[in-house]
Amino acid sequence: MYNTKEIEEKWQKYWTEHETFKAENKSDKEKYYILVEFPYPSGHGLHVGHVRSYTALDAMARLKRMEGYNVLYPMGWDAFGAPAEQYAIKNHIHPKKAVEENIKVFKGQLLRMGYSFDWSREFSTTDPSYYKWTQWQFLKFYEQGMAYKAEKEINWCPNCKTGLSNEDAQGGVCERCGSKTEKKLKSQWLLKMTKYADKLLEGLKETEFLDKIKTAQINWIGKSEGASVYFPLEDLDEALEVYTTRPDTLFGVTFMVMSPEHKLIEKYASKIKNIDEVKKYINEAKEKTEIERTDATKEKTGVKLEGLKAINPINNKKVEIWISDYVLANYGTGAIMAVPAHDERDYAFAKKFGIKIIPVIEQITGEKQENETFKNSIVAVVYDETTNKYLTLNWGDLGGRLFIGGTRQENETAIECAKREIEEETGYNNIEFVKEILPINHHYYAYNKKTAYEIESTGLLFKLQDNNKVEAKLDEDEKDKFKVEWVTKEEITESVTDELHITTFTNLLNDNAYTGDGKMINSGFLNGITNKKEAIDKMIEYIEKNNIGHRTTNYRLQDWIFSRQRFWGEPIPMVYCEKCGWVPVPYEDLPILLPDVTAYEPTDTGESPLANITEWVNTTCPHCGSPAKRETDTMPNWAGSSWYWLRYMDPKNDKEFAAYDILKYWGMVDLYNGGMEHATRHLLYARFWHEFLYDQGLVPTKEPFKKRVAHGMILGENGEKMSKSKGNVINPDDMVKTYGADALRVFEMFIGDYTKDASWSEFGLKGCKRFLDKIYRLKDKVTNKNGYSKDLENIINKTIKKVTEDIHTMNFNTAVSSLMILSNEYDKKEELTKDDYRILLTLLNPIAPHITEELVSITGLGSPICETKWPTYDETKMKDETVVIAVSVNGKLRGQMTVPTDTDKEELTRLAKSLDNIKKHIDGKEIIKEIVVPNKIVNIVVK
RNA sequence: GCAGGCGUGGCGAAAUUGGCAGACGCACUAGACUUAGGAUCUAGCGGAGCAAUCCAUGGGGGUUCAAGUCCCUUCGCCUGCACCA
Repeated sequence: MYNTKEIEEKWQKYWTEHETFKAENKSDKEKYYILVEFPYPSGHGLHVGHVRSYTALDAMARLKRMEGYNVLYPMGWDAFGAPAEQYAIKNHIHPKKAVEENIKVFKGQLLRMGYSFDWSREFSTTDPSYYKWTQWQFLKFYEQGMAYKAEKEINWCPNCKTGLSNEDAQGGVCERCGSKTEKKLKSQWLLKMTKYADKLLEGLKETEFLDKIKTAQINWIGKSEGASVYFPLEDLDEALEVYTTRPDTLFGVTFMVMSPEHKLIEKYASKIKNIDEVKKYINEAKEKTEIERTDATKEKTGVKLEGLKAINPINNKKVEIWISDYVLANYGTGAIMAVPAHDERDYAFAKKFGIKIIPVIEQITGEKQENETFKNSIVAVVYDETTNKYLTLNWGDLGGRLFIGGTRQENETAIECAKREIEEETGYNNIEFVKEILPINHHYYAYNKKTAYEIESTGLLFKLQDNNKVEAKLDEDEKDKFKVEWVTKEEITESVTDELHITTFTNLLNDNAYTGDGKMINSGFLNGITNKKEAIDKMIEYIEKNNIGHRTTNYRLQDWIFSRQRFWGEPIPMVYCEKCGWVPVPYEDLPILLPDVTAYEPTDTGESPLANITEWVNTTCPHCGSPAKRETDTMPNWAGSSWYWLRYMDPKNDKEFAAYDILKYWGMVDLYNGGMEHATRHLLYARFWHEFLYDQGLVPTKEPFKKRVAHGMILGENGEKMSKSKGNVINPDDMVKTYGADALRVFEMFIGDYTKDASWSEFGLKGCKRFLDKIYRLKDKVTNKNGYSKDLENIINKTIKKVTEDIHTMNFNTAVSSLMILSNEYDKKEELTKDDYRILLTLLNPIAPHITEELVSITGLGSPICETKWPTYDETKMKDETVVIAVSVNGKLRGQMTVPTDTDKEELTRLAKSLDNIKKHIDGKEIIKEIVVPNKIVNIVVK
């Protein structure tokens, strides 16, 4: 019928020759900057996933241009990184060559898809004219003290033989190769990203990122507010500093834990009596991989430091010190105060090693009342192993099912009290104590005694030994009031309603630390406070006044480890001189080019391959002129992508990375699309980089991106991620060959919700090709007439509205579907006007640009769509003359009627009641209510 | 464990935001045209029933004249973070 290849090539040539998509740096038009993450030009070529996001934003770009915006939709290459390096090593060529080849392939594929990129702005991060400015910006960081070299425990990938940032080693796994990472002490360049933690949080407010992206960033930054507290070491002129978010629990500290890497261990090794045991533990911890160490489900391990004690500055009590790998060296101070009663991890640790647990917060049940009388009491749960049941008292109307409760008498322990009460009320006397849980603060009103009580209730669990019983000793007022019943756990959950009793039961079964709010006890001046924030503030005030600590904020975010021990990256422009130390390369000497060699291998010493290239390494000190050595580490992959959107604005500038007035014209990226996998890495780095440049007055906006959206993945036909090994990879080139670029574009837009994953389906693609064929055939129905066909006016206007809105909101699937509906309408007709046809082609043009232009051209419908305006719709033409009203009785659909639009309520009711099927359902019944929603529904409620 | 999301035919999905569930497409079935069909056209297509009707948006409960949509609860799946003190 038609040759897609010919048509596509024809129009691609047309666009290139006419510079249709060239963005102007000066324009009267309003600007709109659309950015899609630039690809890493791998040897595998374009992925159908690329096609999805590029097509989506291409549709947006084309629409915006037709709406009269000066649209910047650029494309380039993020080409530094390991794969090119590996490939080059294997084939003994320079990675530059490999990159050039791959870019050629990639670009060819993109061109064949007909994307409206402004190719005049293309660049690669590996171009010296680009990375010159990446290096330049690094020097700015250095100048401001934002880049520093430090000996640091870093994530080391033994396979890639390079250090990694925390973001690249999430979960203790190397992002690139999947190997488990190790910790290695190495001297590294770092960027002080922590200094921007608050700005990165604050800046989010100025953006319109998807909520899940914002949340991911917020979590990654991990801001927490709390206090630093100093615990003096006994008999030493030293204090152990800890960070806590719960200074309100300071009175509940029963031990301290240091991470195995803590410096004080080494320092006071001579004081530690069991230092051999301690060292053994430290070595074991070191041996473990990051994954093993941070597995939250594993059992706690640790060693007590004998001979070293800390003093709780709040009450001067001596506290034992342990080391354990559940405390992380790189968060807070690498040491914690442990409050087992109110922290899950400390609780587990204390339980395992038999450390004392002091409760300082009581869970509160019941409502506080006026004039309460205080008493101590117990709730005792007795468990019978043989029947798997629990002992309860069924009080019937007097309080329902309860466990055994009672008031503690003077000089009576909780256990004694419980045993006494159990025997008195049920007669069982051979029971074994199992455990006691943290006390609960309970409030209730006793109607029989007309008294309000506040009680401190201790929950206890006992095990029934045998069924021996003595006679119960009941008070007069208790006789015949309750029945003793053994019931299952399920019955308890259903029938015990008393808040204290059911809470006690749950807590006994769960056996957890209590981390919630409650009433402060055992806490000196904090006693009685029931508000957590108040308790925290009061404690911080106290410790600050007494110089034992201060308010602090902590972040999970760490400084950005910026060194990579690799060849194929931007050289870090620093020189080391024996006399002057680290000296920055002067700006005028940039770029520091990578040497033109083809032989380099990662070294086993952990040094960059560049270290072996002596003629490159040896240089002179820019400061004193003595012999000096270049930094051989290179920048991470993320460096080049941390400012590329700025370069697109002014890509040929050789005086500065981009002229300020041009940056000002383009401003923020209006719409930025990329994968969800970059929500915490690239996006964080890029924002950090940009915010830094803003603070240096080098860019005009605080935040780089206004709106960030994320596309879903295209999965294989089997629903799994496409991969070579699974054999489910779809090559876009093959699809373009068989079905044409337009069909592929339409299908990827139609496949489903743009933000969600979708499985590939070649059948689906065929369907879209059929849709385009149908549109092609429609050309034979076009007459010489102008204007819309009268009977199509309504649907045409509706479709214009729908498609316009759907593309703007990125609901491409429904945009395509509404165009299918429109073309189905056209198909029913014998003839179409020129305008009927042209509007369909125009609306489809952003998604299928080639065939629509071709049809406009061969049907003689005027100038190319890309040179015309986006259509508007006429609301008044969209009104239907008649509307179908659903009629239901008691909410069940019983009939339909077609009435003139905006028929009033009375008329609708009257008409509804006259329908045969409605009569049938309402006759002889009382009408209770008539609900009428004009143009929608009539519902008659009868009895 | 915490946070977020999702759950609708055989499949991909729609549903004007509380108002006729399943638009549109795929697959499938029957038929027409055809030398042929991976082309095109016509009809059908959630389940049960001859039908009237009934049942159906993971399960259970609730609010409402009316629930895929709101609330509670439960199960399942996915994603992110995960011993962050």
